[in-house]
Amino acid sequence: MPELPEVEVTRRALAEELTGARIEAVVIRVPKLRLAIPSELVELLPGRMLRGVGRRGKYLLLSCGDGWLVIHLGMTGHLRVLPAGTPPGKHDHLDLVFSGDRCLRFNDPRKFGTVFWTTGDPHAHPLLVEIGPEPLGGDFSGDYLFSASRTRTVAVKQLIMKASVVAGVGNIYANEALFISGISPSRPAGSLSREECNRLASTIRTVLQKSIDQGSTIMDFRVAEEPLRYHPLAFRVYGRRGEPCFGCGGKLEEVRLGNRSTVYCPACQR
DNA sequence: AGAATTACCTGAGCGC
DNA sequence: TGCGCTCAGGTAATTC
Repeated sequence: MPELPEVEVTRRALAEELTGARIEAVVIRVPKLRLAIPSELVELLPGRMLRGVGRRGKYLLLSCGDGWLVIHLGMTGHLRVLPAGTPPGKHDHLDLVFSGDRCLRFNDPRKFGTVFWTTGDPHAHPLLVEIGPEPLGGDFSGDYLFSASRTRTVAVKQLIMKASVVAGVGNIYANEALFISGISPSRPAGSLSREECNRLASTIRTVLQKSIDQGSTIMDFRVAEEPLRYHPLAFRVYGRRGEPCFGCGGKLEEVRLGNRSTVYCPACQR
């Protein structure tokens, strides 16, 4: 499942591979994602040059002439750059054919992804405008988290997964950051001390940054034919219910918060 | 306003 | 082998 680090690694690879290339054709095979792929892309995009690739949370922002193609990979979305003419497979919903006989192909089995076109400032688009600070940016800090959580009764894990509070923190990294911070995911957000908010914010930053750094070395999706899967041992708590805590050896437990699987160590996280 | 819930979708894993 | 079931989860929309 693409989390922020994969989206960032994808952004870098896309930028490196396709910046300056011209879109020659657009093929929409399956428009019916959760939000439909607009059919106008077929007329809108050809002839435009990809000027650069940005990111806001988990949204990829492809600067194309005077507008932006915005792509969200959802749960199972995946982008690959393939030689033009590569036969499409199952769930290959969208192709952007670029100059140099390259095809940017969007595949998404569960169709939770999103593709749309916007002109002007993409950050002002209704789907992006309410998003909170970037976790790796200067506006996200312990002080910010402290003030954003004061009146909140919801579990801290749900708070840090809320896009309007901080951008792009998904279930995996919420679990991991809370474990590393030693904070129980069920704690009411407003009960965290300033010191705990500092620790949590700082951990969110480092855990995401580390994953980006590692991903950058192994995720060469320009040649990869298959979506990269997480190594089962890559995480300290996520996916490890019932297994021993790496800190104390005790058994990791699972609760559901906001209908999301939450794994934690009852001894190490308070 | 904040919290809770639902909808969207298919592959994987399971019991039988 | 295959059927039916449950689970996984990001985000928008809806409801309370």
